Amino acid sequence: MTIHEKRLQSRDIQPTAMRMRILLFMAETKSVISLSDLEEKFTHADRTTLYRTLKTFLEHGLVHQVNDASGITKYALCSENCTCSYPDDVHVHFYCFSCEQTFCFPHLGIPNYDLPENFTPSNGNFVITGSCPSCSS
Amino acid sequence: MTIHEKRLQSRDIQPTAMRMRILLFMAETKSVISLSDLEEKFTHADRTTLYRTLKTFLEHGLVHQVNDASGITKYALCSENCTCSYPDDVHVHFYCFSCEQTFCFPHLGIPNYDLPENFTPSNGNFVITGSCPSCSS
DNA sequence: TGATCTTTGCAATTGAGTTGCATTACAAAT
DNA sequence: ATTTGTAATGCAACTCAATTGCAAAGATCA
Ligand SMILES: [Mn+2]
Ligand SMILES: [Mn+2]
Ligand SMILES: [Zn+2]
Ligand SMILES: [Zn+2]
Repeated sequence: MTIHEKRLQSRDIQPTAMRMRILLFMAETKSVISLSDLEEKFTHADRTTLYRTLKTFLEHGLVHQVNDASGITKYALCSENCTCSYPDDVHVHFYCFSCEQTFCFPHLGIPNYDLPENFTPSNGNFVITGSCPSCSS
Repeated sequence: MTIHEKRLQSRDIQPTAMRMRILLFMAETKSVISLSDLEEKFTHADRTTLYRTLKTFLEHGLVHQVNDASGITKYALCSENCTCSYPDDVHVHFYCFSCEQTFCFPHLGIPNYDLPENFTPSNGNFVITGSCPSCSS
């Protein structure tokens, strides 16, 4: 059993061939990807399958979702011990408006905000927009 | 000249009747609204006009944009002296996944993050997701 | 094998966002 | 006041990411 197979099973995800390939791709590229990115990579697979794979990964806490200023939903692999809990497992992301790439900044956590009365937080989406190293020339 | 008329002119926005009405509505409701919200309120006006009004307001710094987990673009009036600069004029927003309302938390600023080399920030979108007072029962 | 459940593929739909273009309103110039 | 130019508005059509229904294929177990 491979490490990726174990990783799926530890999140209660049936390790099908398709899911293994997608997990492998995300682990290799180490980047924040969109459904379209998967479509470009897996030209043989159907869009719906890729879509539902991401959805399954998300629901089982294998990936976290990023809503950046592009309006396109993106996903990144969670760290091994991540439970996607707020605020500890939430971190900052960076969206480059030039190349439209999104980056994970796992070392940049978020403050433990003191919210107004009776607001109960459960998750966070913290995105800084700007120019990435490649585009800052 | 009304205070709202002055507010538009101070941002170099021609104060048309439509724009005045929309600004007035946003000032009255004091909430974060979407294009659809405007459509519901201004049933006589065309969707495109409302869309372009929000776009104009945004481009002239009269409103700021919020990208919450709903995937629907929302807008809120900026404070009088806001220049939408990062990080000083950026604040946290709260999205209730139950009623799908979004709230401004102007008193909750964002940290001055130490970004990795050559990442140049220009804006931020910080959203906490959870349950609002009305929905926390 | 046969029954059942899950996964995948295909097709169609939704809905927010956006654009082109014609029309109207407004404002400056004559 | 009339002309003329520019900006704003309205209408229609389009784009595209996201989503759903349903059928086909694959896996699991009795
Ligand atoms: Mn991340
Ligand atoms: Mn706000
Ligand atoms: Zn870039
Ligand atoms: Zn609520």
